[in-house]
Order: sequence, then structure tokens, then C-alpha cells
Amino acid sequence: MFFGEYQYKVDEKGRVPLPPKFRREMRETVILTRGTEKCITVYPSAEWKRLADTLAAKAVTPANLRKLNRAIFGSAFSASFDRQGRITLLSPLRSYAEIGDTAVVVGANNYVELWNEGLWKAEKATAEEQASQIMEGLGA
Amino acid sequence: MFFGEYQYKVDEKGRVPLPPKFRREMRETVILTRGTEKCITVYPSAEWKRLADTLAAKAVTPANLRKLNRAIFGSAFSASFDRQGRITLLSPLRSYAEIGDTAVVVGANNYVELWNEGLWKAEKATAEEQASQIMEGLGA
DNA sequence: ATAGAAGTGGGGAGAAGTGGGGAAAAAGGG
DNA sequence: CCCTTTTTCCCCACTTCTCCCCACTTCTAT
Repeated sequence: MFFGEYQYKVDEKGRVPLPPKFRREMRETVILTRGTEKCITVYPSAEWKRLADTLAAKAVTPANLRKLNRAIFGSAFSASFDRQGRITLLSPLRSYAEIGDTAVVVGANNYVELWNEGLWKAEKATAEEQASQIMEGLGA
Repeated sequence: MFFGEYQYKVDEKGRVPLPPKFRREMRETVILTRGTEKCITVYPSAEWKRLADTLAAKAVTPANLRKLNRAIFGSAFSASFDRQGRITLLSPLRSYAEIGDTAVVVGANNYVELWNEGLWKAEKATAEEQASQIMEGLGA
């Protein structure tokens, strides 16, 4: 389970450390994809396989499945940790998420997201608002 | 069950003791999050898991679930007790709750809150006022 | 009065964050 | 086809911070 929010520097080579707690849950290799929102999503490879299978099972026609495959696997990249616990972000992903020399690493249960600092602030504000509304509804 | 109000010093390293009675109910690890009001909320890990599950179950769409995940998991941090019964507050949480060199520890049934002294006084005043109004309404 | 528990403070070992260098592989041009 | 240039990947080194342990003081209860 991934949780917490951490800020790291991205060096000139596009390397970003992940928090030690996260590394321990990600054996060696991870999968990076474009998030639906403007961020990079990081999956442990086991979780990624599970997700891919689930999606494939939902495709109703072969043509549909091929399209899905292209979308899913086409924009996925694998990355592995160097001895310092960093992964290297490929430039297409990095520019998509608008990540410059700073990245925010966010744990989201069974996956991890990488955000541009400003974009994350905005997203976080709306996310917390929704959450607190739900909590009100729970009578908590 | 947590109740009572205690005042402790926060040392330079951000460490705060919790009352011995509280420690006994929190085995080793606790979860710290940003409170809805300006404070830090401390959950026993089991309690937090229950809360997280309850919230996540309220999601109606995948997009909604992602947002909730960010709010729930993104602002949660784990902490454990040192041999003196203290936990260390991470600076993002600490600055959010405006906790300097003093913290008020408040028991609130199944969780615990950490407050800035002044903010707590203000909150307490309004809380007591509202509570008595509510009790009137209940005929208690 | 004394013993135990709790509050408070500081120091040291180890881990984590950050930046740079060099070898191997890949790409491109002659 | 070979040589040159560039890029990628991996390893190393330095600094900072975190975590864990120890010590002292204060309070409480017997």
C-alpha cells in the first residue's frame, strides 16, 4: 500500500528518487504510463499485469481489443531503479506531465503518481474538497 | 477510546509524546493525516484502514475514485513510537497545523488530534457552545 | 523518603538525497 | 563498412537528515 506525499528534485538526466517505503514494495521493475489526469502513473509490475488483464477482459470485440492494446501498451514504459533508488523519466512522459526540476510523488493505495508541483496543488485542493464532502455525509 | 486534553512540548526535531494511556491503545504504528480543521489527526492503523475503505466505497466513477485515493492516501503518513513514547511530526503536517514548540493532544473517541495551542482554544470555545446547543436539542 | 514512571533534551550511526564521472551501447555521417 | 559523436546506463562520492539510543530531570504514588 502506497501513501504519503513527497517532494523530490529531478536532475538533469531526468532521474527521480522514490521514497524508500515505496521501493520496498516495488521489486526492481515498475511500469510508467500517462495518467488520465496530467501526471505520470507508476505501477508495480504485478499490479500492472492485473490491470492489463482486467481491461483486456472487458474488450467486447477483437477490434476493440486491438485498440485497447495500442492505447495501454503503447504508452507504457518500464523503468528500473538504480543503486540510489531512482528511476529515469522518459521525456515524452515527462513533458506530458509538465515535470521540470521538481516532482511530487503521491501514494494512491496500489499505485503511485508523479506530479508537477503546481498541478498537484490544484488537484489536491479539489480532491480534498470531495473527500470532506463525503465525510460529512457519513456523519463523521 | 481516547479522551482528555494534554499539553506537551515539541522539541527541535518535531517529536511529541502521546499520553501513556493513548500509547497503550496504539500498537507501534499510527497514521497521521491533515485534519479537516487545522490540526493533525492521529489514527491507530486499524482504525485508519477502516476509514479509508469506507471512503473509497463511496466512489461512484473511476475518476471519482482516483480523486478520493489522492485525498485519502496522499495526505497520510505513518509514524511509530520511539522508546520514550514519542512520534515525529513531518514538517508538511506540522506547518499545516501551525504547531510550533507546543502541542495540545486531544482525545476524540476513536482517534486523536494534535493542535496548536491558540487554535485549540478557539476551536474548543465554539465546540463547547455547539455541543451544549445540540444537547439541548436532544433533551439531555 | 524512595522508587518508579513520565517528560525533556541531546548525540551518534546509518540511511537517504543529490550531483557528477566514465564505460558501454546506440546513432549518424563519411 | 568504419569511424566519430552522442546518448544511456551504472557506479561512486559527498552532504544532509532521520532514526534510535542514552541520560537527566521532574512528578507521582506508595
